[in-house]
Amino acid sequence: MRVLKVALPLPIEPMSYLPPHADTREDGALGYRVVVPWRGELRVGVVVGHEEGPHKSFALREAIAYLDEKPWLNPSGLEFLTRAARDSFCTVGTLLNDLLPFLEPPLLHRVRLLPEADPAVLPRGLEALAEGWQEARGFDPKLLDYLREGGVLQEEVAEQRSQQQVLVVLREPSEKLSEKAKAAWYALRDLRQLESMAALARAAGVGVGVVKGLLDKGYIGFVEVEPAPPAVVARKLEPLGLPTTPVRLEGGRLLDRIRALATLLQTEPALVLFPEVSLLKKFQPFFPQAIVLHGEMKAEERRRVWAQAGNSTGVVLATYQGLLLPLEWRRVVVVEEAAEAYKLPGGSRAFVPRLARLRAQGLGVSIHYCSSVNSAEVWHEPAYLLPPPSPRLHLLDLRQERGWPFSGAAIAILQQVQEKKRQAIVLSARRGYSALLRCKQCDWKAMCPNCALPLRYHKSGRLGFLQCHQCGHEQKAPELCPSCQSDVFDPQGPGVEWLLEALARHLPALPRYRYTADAKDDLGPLLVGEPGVLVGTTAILRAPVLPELALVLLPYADGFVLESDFRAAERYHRLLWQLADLHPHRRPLLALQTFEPHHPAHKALQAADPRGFMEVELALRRTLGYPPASRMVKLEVAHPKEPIARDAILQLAAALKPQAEPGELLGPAPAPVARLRGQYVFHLLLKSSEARIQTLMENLPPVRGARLRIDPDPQSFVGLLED
DNA sequence: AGCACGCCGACT
DNA sequence: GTCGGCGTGCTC
Repeated sequence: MRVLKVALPLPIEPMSYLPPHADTREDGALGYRVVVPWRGELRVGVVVGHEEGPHKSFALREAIAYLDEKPWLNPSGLEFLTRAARDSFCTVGTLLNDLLPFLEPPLLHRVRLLPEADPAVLPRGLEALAEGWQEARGFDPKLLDYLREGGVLQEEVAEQRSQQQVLVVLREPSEKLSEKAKAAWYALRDLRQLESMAALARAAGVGVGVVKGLLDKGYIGFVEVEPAPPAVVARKLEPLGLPTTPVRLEGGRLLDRIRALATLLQTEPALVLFPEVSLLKKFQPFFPQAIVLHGEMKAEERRRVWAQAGNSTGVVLATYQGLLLPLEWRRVVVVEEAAEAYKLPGGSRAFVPRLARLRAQGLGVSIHYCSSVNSAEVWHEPAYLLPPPSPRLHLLDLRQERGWPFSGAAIAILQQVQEKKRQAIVLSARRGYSALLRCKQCDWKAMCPNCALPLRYHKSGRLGFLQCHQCGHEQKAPELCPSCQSDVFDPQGPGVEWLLEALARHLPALPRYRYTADAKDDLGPLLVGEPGVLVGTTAILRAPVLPELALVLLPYADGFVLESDFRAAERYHRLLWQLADLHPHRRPLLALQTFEPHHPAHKALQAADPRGFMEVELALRRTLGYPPASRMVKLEVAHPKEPIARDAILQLAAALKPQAEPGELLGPAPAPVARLRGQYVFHLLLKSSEARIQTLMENLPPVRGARLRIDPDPQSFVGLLED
């Protein structure tokens, strides 16, 4: 007898089930979505394999029904899922849950007592099941499961689709109808369709009763329609000749890269992956025929796209959620493969470009990377380099300039922007007023009670409030220093609010706009070209283009370079190039206030060439044995009690130490943020060749007492830049 | 003894 | 992820 292995979107390995009672699938149902009983309720999973059985020591339960006519995952997708879970050191269920958050639809579920069963078996409350089919909702799920296990419950499940209902005319009006009824009928015919009876009554100027009459007599009626996807305004592209089919498409302006990509994709079915929806949308108009899948779409819409994608032979533009689509692509492309947004926030913590490489390998096809500046990981691949835009860089040395947070020189440049009626962007790494609030007398700092982090100061009202941007803790700012009773405070690390305040003081006539992830002003006037300054965090990278952009100013550029992170310089370097490419064809002045004017990233921009920076960076990584010269895995242990967390990490380190070769084990040490949301966090790093990492991870001892999280290929060691 | 809490394993 | 069992330790 065949037994199904069913992967559920839960952090567990696939479970065994007997096939559904009425199993008619010849293909063994591999890859199908299936509804199974799970802890008394129903869950939806995917058949990922079979085993011959049952040789289990326990009674297997029977799956209830398949959901689709076609497999949800194809063989290459299934194989990828298994391999990728192993590669990420997580269960298949964890990765399934992360990659397909829309897998489970709402279900229509009907139940009745098996006709030949004795109604006497029905427990109290379920007597109605003897009478015929009933909606399962409303019955106690535990009692239903009792009947299910007893084999006397008959069930029907189907995916619930909220198909849009519209009112249309169904048959010609009869002469006998009233004038008002006829008027309503013709009104509906002319309008083709309406969403409700009330809408037709309004449109025809009749009472709802008249419309109801037409409906009852069958002259008009509701029909279901597929909701239409939003229209995309297609844009034309000048083709661009590619000499070869390079792995990397790097440099140039965004439009150049899109042209190069379009050339690369001309004939082939391909998957193009994006780190975030805003970037996908910039590409979409140039690929109007493409299938699109991303998290801003409703779950139901994504399921519809999924079900219909099987017949496609074209381009798919997607975020990570498209990786498992059941298509046989001939190319996989990762756009901006170094973006931190590719790090999945869920249980797997997988890094999407790595998953994409596995997917391409499984399909036996080539992978490509298309970025303004490619990541260190792919730098050795053959590239097609588009001529980089020559950035106009202006460094303001904070060791010499006067004025804070705006130096006199910065104000002078902003003044020019104002006089020429142009637009400027001012970028900060912090969204509140300041990164911290310090007592000027005694050096006391406002700290978060749950995290080892200073509280961010937000200035609103008379005193303002303090907020932790990690755990959300909020409190009022103190009037007096709790330590020395002084009333003089010193905010440090200028945030968006502070910069806005300073601009109001220096250039009161220049209109100011705020743009952060949580506070977006209406940019209407700027978008039609009116002068002004847009102040915000890196969320601005996702904002619409400012047509008259003449200046991008970073009052404290060093604030974007996070310490204790070996990727900090690479990230900063990439940020600067992205800022230089904020406008599709202009070259705004990039002005940086910095204590480190000789930072290698600055040199690269001055030379209008990212290669020098990357070569130095790669040499450094090689010397230290850091990625891409090695693979890295972070093991993180957390517990509310510090000694327990410390003990757990020490045990883990002790178990790994004898197996590790010199240089493979870094730490253990307190995490850069040693306490987060009330948990003490310790970590250690494994860094070695692919094969050695696999060996070390296979022999990982269980961690007792504290929570262990595995971060494969960690991208950042501190909280990310805020936006 | 009675109960609250936190750890740990099971879930098919 | 979520639930329930069980042991620890605190309180009545």
